[in-house]
Parts: sequence; C-alpha cells; structure tokens
Amino acid sequence: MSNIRDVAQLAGVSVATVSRALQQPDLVSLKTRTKVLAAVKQVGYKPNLMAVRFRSGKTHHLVVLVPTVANVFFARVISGMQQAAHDKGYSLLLCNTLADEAMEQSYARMVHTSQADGLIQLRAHNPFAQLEMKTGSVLPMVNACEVLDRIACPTVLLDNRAAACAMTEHLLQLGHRRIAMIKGPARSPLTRDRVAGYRDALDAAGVAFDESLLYPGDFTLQSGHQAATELLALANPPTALFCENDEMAIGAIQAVKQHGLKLPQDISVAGFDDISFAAFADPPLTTIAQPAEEFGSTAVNLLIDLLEGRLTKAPKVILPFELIQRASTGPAPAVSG
Amino acid sequence: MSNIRDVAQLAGVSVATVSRALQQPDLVSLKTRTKVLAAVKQVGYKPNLMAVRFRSGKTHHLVVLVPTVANVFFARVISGMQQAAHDKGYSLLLCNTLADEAMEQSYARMVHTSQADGLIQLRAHNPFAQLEMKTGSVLPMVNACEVLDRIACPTVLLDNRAAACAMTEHLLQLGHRRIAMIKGPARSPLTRDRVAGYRDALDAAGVAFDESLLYPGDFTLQSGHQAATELLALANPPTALFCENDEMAIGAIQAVKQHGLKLPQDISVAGFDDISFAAFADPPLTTIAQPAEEFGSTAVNLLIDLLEGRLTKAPKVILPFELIQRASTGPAPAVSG
DNA sequence: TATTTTGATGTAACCGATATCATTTATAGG
DNA sequence: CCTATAAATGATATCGGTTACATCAAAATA
Repeated sequence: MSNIRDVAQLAGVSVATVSRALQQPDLVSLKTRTKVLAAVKQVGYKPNLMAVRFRSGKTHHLVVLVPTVANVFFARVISGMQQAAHDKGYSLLLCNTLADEAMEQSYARMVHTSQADGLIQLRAHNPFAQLEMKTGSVLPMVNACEVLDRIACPTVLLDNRAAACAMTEHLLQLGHRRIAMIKGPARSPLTRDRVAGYRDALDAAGVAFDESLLYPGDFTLQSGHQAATELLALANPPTALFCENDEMAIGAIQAVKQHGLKLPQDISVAGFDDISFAAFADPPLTTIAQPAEEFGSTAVNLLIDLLEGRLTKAPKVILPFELIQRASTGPAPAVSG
Repeated sequence: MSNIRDVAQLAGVSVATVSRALQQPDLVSLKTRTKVLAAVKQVGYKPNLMAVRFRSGKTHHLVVLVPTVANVFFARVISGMQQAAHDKGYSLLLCNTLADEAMEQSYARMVHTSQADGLIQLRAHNPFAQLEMKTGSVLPMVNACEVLDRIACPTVLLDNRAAACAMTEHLLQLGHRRIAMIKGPARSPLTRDRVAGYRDALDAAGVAFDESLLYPGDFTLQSGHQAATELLALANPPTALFCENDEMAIGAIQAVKQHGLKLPQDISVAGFDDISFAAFADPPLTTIAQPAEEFGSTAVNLLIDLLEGRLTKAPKVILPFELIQRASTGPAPAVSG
C-alpha cells in the first residue's frame, strides 16, 4: 500500500505539499498540483483513513443499538439511518443487542475508547449510565422510538399517547366497548404512553377501564398469538384487540381464527407500525403508520448535529402518525357483552 | 481523556512499562504492575483504540453489504453476523445497498482506505471488481447467500438447486403438474440454480417444462401478489405456485384469495426461507427453512479466518435446508388442466 | 532600489499507542 | 565476591497522515 511519502518522493515535493494538494488545492500552485495528482494516480495512492481519523480524533462512526434487527420496523429505521449517515460521510456500527445488557455495554464502550463518535439508542435504556457515573462526563447520544424520560438527550419520537388514543377512538366509534390492549413490557415508557392514550380515549367515551384487558406481550408474532388466545378465554372476552405492533396483531389474527371467530364481524384487530406485512394480512390490518425511515434519518442527523456542535440544547422531535384503516377492524358485533 | 503518558507519569514509570503491564503482564514485576493498574484506575484510562488500530494496521471492522435490511431473511443473517463478529472482537459496518451501485462502491472502498479489514457480500456482485482491476490486488471478501460463481472467494451457500428440487418434488408428489415458479431477477445465479433444481424435479417426473410458468419477481410482497395475479390469468393456470421467498409467497396467497380460490384445495403455494411470518400466514406456509443466522456467523468466521491467515484456499460451505410442510400446500385439485 | 506583502513550499512536531533495542537491576553459578 | 545470565525497565522510532511555523521567492509598494 502506497503512502503519502511515496507520492511526495515521486512528485519531488514534500509530504505537506501532497497533503495540501489534496485537502486545500488552492494553496498549491497549479503546476505542483498537477504533478502531485499525477503521482497520486501513478502509485494508486489512497489516504489511510485510519491515520486521518486517528489524527483528527474523529472516527466518523456511529454506534446503533437495536433491540432486534429482525423486527421489521427497526429494520426500516436502520435503513433510514444508514442512508442519512452515508450522506454525511458517517458509517454505522450495528449492534443487535438482543436484550443482552453486556453486549450493549460493550458497544457503548466503543464511544469511550474512540472507536465511535456517538451512539443512537432505540430502546429506553441509557447504556452510558455506568460509564458516566464513573467519569462524570456526558457522552453524545440520541434516543429514538423508545424514549428515555429521565435523560436530557436529543430525542425522536412519535406522540404515542395521541396515536394510541386515535386508534382507541376508532374502535370506540365502531361500537366496541371491550377493547383489549396487547401491549409491550410493563416497564417500557413507550407502552406506558400508549396505555395512557388508550385510557384517554376510554375516559373521554365514558368507558370503564378494565385492567384484565391489558396483556403484556414482547412484540413477537408468538406473543401476539398467545395474548389473543388468553384474552379470548376470558369469561367476558373483548370484541377488539389493539396490539402495540403489527407482528403481535398478525399473531393475534391467527389465534382469533383458530378460535373460530371471523374478522372483522366477530372481533376486530388493530396493529401499530404499518410494516409491509400489514397490508398482506388476512384481513388487511388496520394500523398506525409511523415514518420508520424518517425516525432513522432524523436520529442520525440529530446525532451528527450534536457531534459537530450545532446543537445548543436537546431537542425533542415529534414525528407524525397516520391511522391506516383496513379490513381487520369493523363494527362491534350486535350482541355485545 | 487521559492517555498512556498520564498513566506513566502518575505511576512513575515509562509508557512502555504501562503498555506492557496491560498487554503482557508477565513481563512486568508484580510491584510495578499494581502501581500501574492503580494509576490506570485513578485517571480512568482507556486505551485509545483508534491509535491501537492505526498502529497495528487492523481495524477490526467488517463491511457488510446487504441488498435490503428490510428483508426479514437478511435481517436474521445480519443478526447472526453481528453475534459472531462480536464474539471475535470485530464490529460490523452495515451498508444497506438498496441496489445502488455507487453506495456499494463507496463502502467497498472502505476496505481500500483502511477503514475496514474485509467485506461480506450478500449478493452476486463483486464490489471490488473495479478496484482490483486497477490495483491488481485481491481484497479480502466472503460471499454468502447469493453466490458469485466467477470468483474464487470463500463462500457460504445453500444447495439451492437441491432445495428447489425438493420443494418441486413435494408438489409433484401432491399431484401437481402445472407448477409455476415465482422467481427472482433473471440474471441472479441464485435464481438460476433454483430454476435448475425445479427443472431437475420436473424432468425426473417426466413433466414438460413450460416457460410461461416462470415469472420473475423482486422478492417483495407486492411482486408476489402481482406475479400470482398474472399467472392465474393464464388460459391454463397453474395449480401450484412455488415462490423463491416467503414474502412473495405471502403476497401470492393474498392474490390467490382475491381471485376467489381456496388454499390448499384449489391451489397450493410454497415459499422459501421460513421467515417468522411464514408460520403465521393463512394458511401457514409450506417452505424451505434456511439457517439464516448460521449463514451470517459462518460468513463472519470465514472472513476472520481469511484475514488472520488461517485459510489456505477458498472453501465453499454448504448449509443444510429443510422442507417445512405446512397447510399452504395440498393435493392437486381433482380436475386438473 | 529597498522594503513589505503575498504566495508557495519545506521542516518537523504531533496524535497515542506499540515494539525494538539499549540499559539497568536482580538472580544464579563459580 | 565477581561474573554470566536473566529479568525488568526505559528511551525512542514508528505507523501515516495534518498542520503550525519557518523559509524562501516573487510580486507589490514605497
């Protein structure tokens, strides 16, 4: 591999001149510049970016902590991130945490050990908590999708409360009164907000909240299936299932059918995210569309702004949602519990 | 940020001793070692890995070129890669190429500019072709899933021909004679192999090959839907649809239902990959299971072996498949065209 | 013509670790 | 007690760029 000294020697100039000819061409005379460029071409010189970045102290790498890339929604978010990062000359170091705290820690440490400039976290957990406790410093981080409320860091989020409220209102308008919610883990702020939105809508409609209609899932198809199965076994089962993501909704739909019920005549099922499979469910899934790619690109842009000092304080960007009405939700059955 | 000199000064030793105390503790006396470790702790020293890697010339980064992370199968492959890479102290630089040649090139160049040690390519395209042409050097690459046949590089693949043959045989055994194949782009070697397997089975069963039953898709739900719609409009439509991935199969199932046909009584649909949604399709999808995560981990391990000089020649690893029989395929309808 | 200003280039320090080689100190053997 | 050998430590070059500063020539000004 040729280096800058080879080029300098061949061109008969100093290494400084070569560097300048490539970085600030106006500082170099046309004559020398052409000589240098010819030499660069001849030896096939490519600057060693490891050296450049070591010198500059900036890696241009961003760590992304994703709970699971196998989740379709997150996959879209990552896609948006990658595009935005590439546009600004950054690359993504991907970590599929799989809820493994140690794995998350080990990637977070990359920001400490100068392997990455900053980090984007997609779940409600501060991976720097331990590190910052020890060092007292605050590391560059952006939070997206799932939101940490205790920390003042730039954030991209959906108005989950309003979105859950909108979907619940939709179901209430269809005449449903027993609306179950297949939610995420109890401790998640995202789930907490969505449950709050669900209750807002119930309260506004004067429908009593029933704790037994809340079922905690884990965002997988299987958990949606299991949740629906158990909810349908209740003495007074729900006529609508509002799921916190489309995977669980699709799982729930299968359980509903296995239970011998027809959708949407006997029961309605709604999802959240509008992943590509939602429109291909049978029946097609009513859901909340989120701008997944935009989550990713916004998060990346915020982080880069933060890193490059263009951020004075931590903004909270709220992205819009849209209720997508399809055939999985319909009027509540005439004889309702 | 503290550096090795700070530690050395505080411990009252030379930087070389600090480095040794951390890298080869046996070369340092117990007394000095404890002194050094105390100093390390006191100043909160973390070696600057950018410096380490610049010095060593190894980045411990691997570029991964993925056609689309939004594809569930690829998401699983990436998950497997990330796990394996992490276990060996490497990180993944993810590039979602989205069929953008320029994007692919720009990431491939990272190997040239010392930003990454090697590359894993998931589609049948050599991103180094141009670079290697110019420089004459061969860059470390591993190919997985989609296979490049012209190049001698370590490869992880499925016996796609045998798998497609197995699925076709399954359909033939069910009595199907008009079996359509919703395949991938014509130029893809993967598709070529699978079509070959499909023909192997037809030939063995003495069923004539009908070109009009081959339909090129692009692995999306939409394209499966469209393909099925067009195939069902044929004068002599197929009784079975063999799709090259599960997304297209799920899209096809929707089209089949919209056409008023029942599955599997009127028509059978089979997929490929066994993504999580396959078991939740209605009816559950018969498909070929591939060890997606293992594809990822194997590819990463091969690349690391290659980088660390443990590979003499380019191995081809063939991973096993399994035909998963579910309810989307059944006996051919009695009155067949 | 003498002097200042501008432009172009070279010299060398620097980023932070590692590793070679030299040097000092400790241990063993005679 | 002295030397030979081993063990521990230090001084410093090095990786490949960038950049502050020095130098020098050419152009502009007095």
